[in-house]
Order: sequence, then C-alpha cells, then structure tokens
Amino acid sequence: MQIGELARISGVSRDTLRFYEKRGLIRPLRGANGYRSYPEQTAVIVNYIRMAQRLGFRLAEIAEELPSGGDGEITQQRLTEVLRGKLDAVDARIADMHILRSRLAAMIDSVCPIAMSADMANRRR
Amino acid sequence: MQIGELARISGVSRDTLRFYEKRGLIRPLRGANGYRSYPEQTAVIVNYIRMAQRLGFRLAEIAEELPSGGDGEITQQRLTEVLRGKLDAVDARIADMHILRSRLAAMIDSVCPIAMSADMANRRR
DNA sequence: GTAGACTCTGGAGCATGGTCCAGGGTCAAG
DNA sequence: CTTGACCCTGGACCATGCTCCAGAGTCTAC
Repeated sequence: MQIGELARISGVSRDTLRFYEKRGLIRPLRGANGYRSYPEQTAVIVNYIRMAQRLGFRLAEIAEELPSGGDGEITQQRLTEVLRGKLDAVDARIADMHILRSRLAAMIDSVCPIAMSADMANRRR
Repeated sequence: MQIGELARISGVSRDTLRFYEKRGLIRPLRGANGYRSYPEQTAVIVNYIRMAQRLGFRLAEIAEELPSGGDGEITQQRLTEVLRGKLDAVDARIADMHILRSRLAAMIDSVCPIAMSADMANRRR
C-alpha cells in the first residue's frame, strides 16, 4: 500500500507518516521507483501510536517499545519487560487520573454542594 | 510571598511561574517596587496545574476552568458546568487508558502466553 | 555606600509533534 | 506525449511549554 492510501485509511496525513518514519515508529519497504510500500499491519501500528499519544506518551517512548523499532534484535523476554513497564506507566496514569477526579469532584462539591455527591456517583464509570 | 519562595515551595522555576502568569493561570499582586506578591493559595493552584498537566491537559485548557482566570465574573453555575466538563474529560481519558491497558495485556499474552493472565490479574488496581 | 541576593522585562533558544511548501520525479489514461 | 494524480526530499514554519540569558532596578546587611 502507498502512503496516500495508508493516510486515508489511518486518518493521519502523509507528512505525519513520513515524520513517524523519521522517528523510527514505522518502516515501509521501498519500490523500485523509491515509493514507500506499507504492509497492512502498519495501519494497526499507526492506530496504536495515536492511541498511546492520546494517553500522553511521547513518540520517543512509543518508538522504544514498538517491535518495528528493534526489528528482530529484541528477545521475547526483553519485549515482555518493556511492555510490562508500559503497563505500569498506564496504571500510574490511571491512579493519577483517579486522584484528579477526586479533587475535581471535591471542587464541584465546594462550589455547589447540594445533591452533588449522588450525581457524581451516577457519573462514575 | 515573593516569586523565589513560591518557586521553592511549589517546586517550579521562577521563569515557569512568570510564564504561567502570561498564560493567565496565576495572578500575583504587585508591591510598590514592582515585585510580584503571591497569596498562599497560589501554591495550591500551581500544584493543581502540575497535576492536570501530568494528566495530559494543556495550559490553555487548565487556564479556562481556573477561578483565577475569570476572577469574579463567573457564576457558580458556569463554574460547575466547566468543572463537570473537566470531569467528563478525565473519565474519557480513564476509559481510553483501560482500552490501551487491555491491548497491552493482550500484546504481552501474545508474546509470552504462559501464566500471564493470572499475573496480569494480580497487577490490576 | 557597596556587596550579594533578590527582583524586573524582553527576547532568544530548545524539544516535541507536526504542517506546509518548492522543486522535481513517476505513472496510468486518453 | 501530455495531463492529472500520485510520489520523493529538504527545509521553513508553527504552537506549546518551557529555559536561559542580558541589562537593569531593589533590598538587606555590614
């Protein structure tokens, strides 16, 4: 698949895909004409990158744990370690989220105390 | 309190405090000599800013909902609305987090399937 | 009245994550 | 064999969130 099609199906710009390549996040093959050729899997990877970014990870961090970064060099064990580290980072962020959520709920209570706690309980997911 | 002391107790640099002021996040009084004078409360606000940033909110977003931004203009109702919006944003992020966490756990399973699910369950918070 | 620690403003510089050309090839259709 | 849609590279430019001066005033203590 060429860069234009990948851009269309993954919802990021061609420029962004080229930028991700510079940062080592994706690695297309090259045709005889020099055009980039992406395997189907890259769409999944790009999706993952956008997700991780939304969660606050920087491209450098995302690049580290991506299999496409080490390309065969990494052992299963090393990869597992890296992914566990990521998992811990996610858990830490979730914990932070819950703390901020509590503070926000407390602020709302202090601004408009009436019948708030029940409402907040409803909004809990 | 002067900028240096606030910097010490809140753990951010003087430059950062002046930068936050430019962005409307904090608003010191001024002494006759032009020096900034911060109320005690500002330390709490700076703390909140750092927290919200860690959670991925940008300064502009944080500035919006900060009472010091509107300074008396905002009604209780409006403030409550804003804070609820923030709460929803936090909840959305938490939901995203859980999705990524599942994906990560799945990736770890696919890399090293043995006895992983039980371990992952242990790590759940 | 001078040293040293503090403050001020304005502007330059830096990393991150893009975005947008310019100038130039490639390719399929008509 | 030209047109239009695509691709390439390199570099400029942008917003965000700082960080680091330079040049200058202020305050406390000796």
